[in-house]
Amino acid sequence: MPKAKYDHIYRDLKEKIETEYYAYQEMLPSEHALVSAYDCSRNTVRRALAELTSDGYVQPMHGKGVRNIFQPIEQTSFTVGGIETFKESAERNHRQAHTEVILFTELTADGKIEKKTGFRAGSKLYYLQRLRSLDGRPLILDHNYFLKERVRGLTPQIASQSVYDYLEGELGITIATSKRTLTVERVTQIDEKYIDMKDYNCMAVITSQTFDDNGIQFEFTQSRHRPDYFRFQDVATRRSPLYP
Amino acid sequence: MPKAKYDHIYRDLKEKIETEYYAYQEMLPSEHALVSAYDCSRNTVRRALAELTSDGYVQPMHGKGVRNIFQPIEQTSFTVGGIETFKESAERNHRQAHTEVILFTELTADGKIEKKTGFRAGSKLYYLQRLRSLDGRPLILDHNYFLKERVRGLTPQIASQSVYDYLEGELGITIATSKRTLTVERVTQIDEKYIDMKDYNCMAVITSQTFDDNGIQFEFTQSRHRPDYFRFQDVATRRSPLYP
DNA sequence: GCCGATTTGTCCGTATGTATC
DNA sequence: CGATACATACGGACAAATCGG
Repeated sequence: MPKAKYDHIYRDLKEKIETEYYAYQEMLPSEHALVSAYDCSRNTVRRALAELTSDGYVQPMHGKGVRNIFQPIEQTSFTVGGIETFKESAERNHRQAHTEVILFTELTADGKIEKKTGFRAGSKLYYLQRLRSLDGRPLILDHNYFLKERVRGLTPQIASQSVYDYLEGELGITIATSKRTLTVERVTQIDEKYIDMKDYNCMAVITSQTFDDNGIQFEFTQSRHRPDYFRFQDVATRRSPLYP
Repeated sequence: MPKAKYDHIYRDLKEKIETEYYAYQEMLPSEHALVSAYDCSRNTVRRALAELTSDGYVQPMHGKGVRNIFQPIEQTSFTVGGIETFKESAERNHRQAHTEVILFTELTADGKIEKKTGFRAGSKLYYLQRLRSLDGRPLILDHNYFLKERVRGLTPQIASQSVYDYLEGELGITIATSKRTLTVERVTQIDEKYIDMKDYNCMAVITSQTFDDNGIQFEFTQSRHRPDYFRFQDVATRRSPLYP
């Protein structure tokens, strides 16, 4: 994990905000004060503040100061947001996670798949369908495409645990960027076969392309969630002023 | 508009990427080369690259270079993403926008509203319902709450045009941060009354709290979209290394 | 309204560390 | 091994916005 100085300051301030050491709407200490407190340069303080800003934790105001605008939100359903694995999300939401691999096969991308997934036609891919359960209830159906040349040696066994642990642990891949699109689609027969849809006729669908730190796309995933257990969070900023 | 040096570099590189002056997966010039090209400091180049990274346009690789990972996406449905108004979104998606105000009233926040919207109990609010049409088809139903003390003089007339033009133009409010949550909810009677839902029984719902540059929340909005015209885009980064 | 102090915003130059080739 | 490229950090300068006297 990063042991950079700005990261230490970032985490420290973040915790002070989350624990309401700084109250909602309160001003944080000035940059100058933080420089003294953390014994570092102004740039370093500002780097930490920039991260907090893009997290939606604080808001810098020209000539005035930096205001805490963090409000804890209640967690009823299954919240996704940053880059994290199903297991991590489940833990953060205090739920028991289980994964069942219902299809594990290989295929070669054609033009249609290229258009859909972003993998070049001719690429050899693993194609998986996985059913994800929370607290014993099947709620999410994943369709995963992995670039075989980059994700060698994937097995159904691994896929039923955490693919990402395998990628990051065994293969040394570091995931860097994920482009996601969120839509709402009609339920399919496959959805209904595995998930109790109650009277819903739609699914919340996250499709994502994931890139490693070499800029290589190694994954395309369509993750289909039952609506009542789905929540996606996001903070948008109008071109943040902070940093450098 | 910002006339900062880093912003100029940011826009210039962004355009070169979008127009494929740099090809997908190609390396950008090194930071050193960009410093020469733009006659500025390395910090400033890195600031521009940091913005492009968080836009999902490029990916910096330690010791190697910065790679272009931008792929244009096809626009079939109505795409939302950054902070923009309904009108702006409509234009970007090449659609005719129309807004009808179906309710315009005032109310005072109680405990229930505080929990839902984030406005303190006792706050005086405008409450609006607005029906949004694209190319003549009603597709989006907005429930807006505005803080009266901050958004003085709002009228149904203004609300049927662009509230944001009024806020930014007349009142001089600059919108800074927007916290959004995306869920999928069952259709309501109000939805069905105004929108032809076909056979869908769900809506894509974006709820957002918006803050001005003083860190004051002046808006809470629930925006309900018919599923087939809804698309939300996002780029997630695993703690970007860039900047400063 | 003016002036000076404070605070954030932009930009620069430099030094050092670390990963890649 | 050295050269290149990105990552972190420092210190300083000046601009722009805000606030108090």
